[in-house]
Amino acid sequence: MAVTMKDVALRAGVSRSAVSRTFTKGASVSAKTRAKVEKAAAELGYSPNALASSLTTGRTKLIGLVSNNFHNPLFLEIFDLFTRGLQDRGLRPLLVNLSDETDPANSIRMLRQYSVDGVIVASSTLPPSFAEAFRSAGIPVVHSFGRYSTSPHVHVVGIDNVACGRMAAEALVARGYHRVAFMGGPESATSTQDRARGFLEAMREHPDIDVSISYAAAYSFDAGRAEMQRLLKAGPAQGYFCGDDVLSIGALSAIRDAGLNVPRDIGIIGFNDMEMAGWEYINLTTIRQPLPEIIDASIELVIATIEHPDRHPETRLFPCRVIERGTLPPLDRANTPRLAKPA
Amino acid sequence: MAVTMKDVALRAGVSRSAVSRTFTKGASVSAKTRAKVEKAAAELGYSPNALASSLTTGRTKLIGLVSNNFHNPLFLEIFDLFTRGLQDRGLRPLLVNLSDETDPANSIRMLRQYSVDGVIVASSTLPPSFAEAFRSAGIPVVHSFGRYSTSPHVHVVGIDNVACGRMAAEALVARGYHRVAFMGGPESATSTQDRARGFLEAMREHPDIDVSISYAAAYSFDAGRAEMQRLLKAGPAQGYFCGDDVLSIGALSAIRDAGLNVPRDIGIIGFNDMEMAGWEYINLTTIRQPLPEIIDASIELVIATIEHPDRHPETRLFPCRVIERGTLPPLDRANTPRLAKPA
DNA sequence: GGCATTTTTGCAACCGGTTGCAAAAGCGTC
DNA sequence: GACGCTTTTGCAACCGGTTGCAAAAATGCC
Repeated sequence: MAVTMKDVALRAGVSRSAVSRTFTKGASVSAKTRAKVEKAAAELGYSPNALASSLTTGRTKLIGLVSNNFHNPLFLEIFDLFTRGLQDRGLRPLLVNLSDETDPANSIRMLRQYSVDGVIVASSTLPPSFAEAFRSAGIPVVHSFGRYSTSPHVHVVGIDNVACGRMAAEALVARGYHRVAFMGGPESATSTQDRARGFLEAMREHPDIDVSISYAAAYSFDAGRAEMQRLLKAGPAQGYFCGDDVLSIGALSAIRDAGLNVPRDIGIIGFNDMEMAGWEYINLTTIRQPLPEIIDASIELVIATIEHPDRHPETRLFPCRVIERGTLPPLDRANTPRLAKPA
Repeated sequence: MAVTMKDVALRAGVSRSAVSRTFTKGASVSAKTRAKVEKAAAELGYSPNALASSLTTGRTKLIGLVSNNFHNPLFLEIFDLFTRGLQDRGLRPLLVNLSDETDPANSIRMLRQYSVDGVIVASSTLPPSFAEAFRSAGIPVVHSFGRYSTSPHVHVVGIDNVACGRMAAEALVARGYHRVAFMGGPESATSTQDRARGFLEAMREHPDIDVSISYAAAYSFDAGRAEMQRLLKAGPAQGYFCGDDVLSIGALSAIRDAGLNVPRDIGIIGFNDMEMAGWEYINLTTIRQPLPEIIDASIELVIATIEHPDRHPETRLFPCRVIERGTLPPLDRANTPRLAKPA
């Protein structure tokens, strides 16, 4: 069915090696034979079989892209950037959806069977051990959006969640609130743990401010809404740091339903700055992760590791920044107001 | 580096064929040798190279998943369903992002080089010719969310957009509006054309109702918002059918910014019922496409075509239905109210 | 033109599997 | 134990490429 090297060689009147060489850049072919081969190839509509060549070269140009986040709209942006970035570098993403409870070992075996050159694990909720399993299997891997570790066993690219927690705390402090809170995602997510830690750390410098923490059941709208409804009943804080934009939007929904105004009655700062956060309709003050940089670095790092497999595990963290929008009161720099403590 | 069949054969004291056979179901191996091989394989951590075997079997179990919609949150749900559905059937999605203006011919060549068993084109905006190019290249293909055609050259799975346009029209008529409009996505998208057609067709039966049509520049929040702002200035209709949920949310944002109330002043019915549409915060009345069914059918169809390449091109359309929420006035079935015409 | 040197070319072996075929082994029966 | 039949096994060729090596062709120089 498909046209192979042999057909082209026959038609061009050269050996199969010659055909192989005209399609391998840097190989030694005379201009004359190259022309003959290219003509024959064009006439037959030949294009080399990447899989067959991978057998001898040991490279498939396949990159496993593993994620368990198929419900957070941010990940559509992430997939967009990853697929484009990989394509631009001549690599092909083999997508693995870990969202149902498929055995992780399964996907590792699968990706090995397909001889992927490397793997990118894109998730802030998977444990470090998951990415490490690839490394033990001898597959170059980088964990994007993973947790920073001082003795990493695996490349990590992402952000400093502790610093972000601090940053959020400071944004709330700057509003003069005397009662603030962190509303995290599931407590088991490392990203949530770190943000909580940074938040508390920063608040320790403001002992006069009341701090509390609670966790939503998932990084989802419903979970955020439910958790905020619970908080509203219990008596809410003045300013919330929500561990994710979707969570924030859920919280906003609960707050408005309760007849309260954001940011007048309650202020919210979210996390991620997904596209939707910028919609005028939502207009969420939030903390932006520099996705393009993180993803570019992830790809570069996995490529570098493919080339030098013994490269030391490395952590690359990118700075985040607050995006001021409408869910926190405007910041008057000349005069950071301090709300009066209640009587 | 990697452990191959030969290593296992050596260790188990059998031939390479024996190893191959124990990993090929339905092959003839005695229980005794199978046990020996499995033991050796386990000890060495062997798993067969899928790519090498594809050379002789002609099957890679790779499915090209091609899309150009990496900005509409609906597609995250779609990718989730596709990847899970493919994985469940032992197939692997090779993701292709067509969103930048990469030459389509390029991705066809690429997918051929990787010998994908089949291709699924998931897009409502790509022209039919794109999917057809795969078919001419001899690659089984189905176009999901594609346009229905009476003489299809390619399998299409999706919805009847004309019928949906009609359905939306009827939903607006039922509210007793005397001035309605369709606000589509880009006029070049076949889905928009069809929805517009169905909408107009249905409205032809209500000559007393004013109908107008306009198009947003893209299927995006900003485009929907901008277009609605324009309409508001020009004097808006009472009820709008927006060709997509994201567009609808953009429109909602413009309407609220103008100080108007939905659904009291203006009613909106969207399209797609993406997850977000159900958020209380948004609460969009919309038309739901049965995504799981469409995606299941797409996968089944591509598998069937791989098995019988000469299968006739087929169209499978699934019924949509209106999801009543808060952006159209409630429907009082006993007494469909008819607003008084203006003086 | 002759010679040494460089470039190009084809042969053949290999990558990691599968599979048709014939020989070998196993089995049941007399 | 011999016989016929079925099952299991290994050999060898093949899938579609790549690549080291030595022979062949081209090139440069005198």
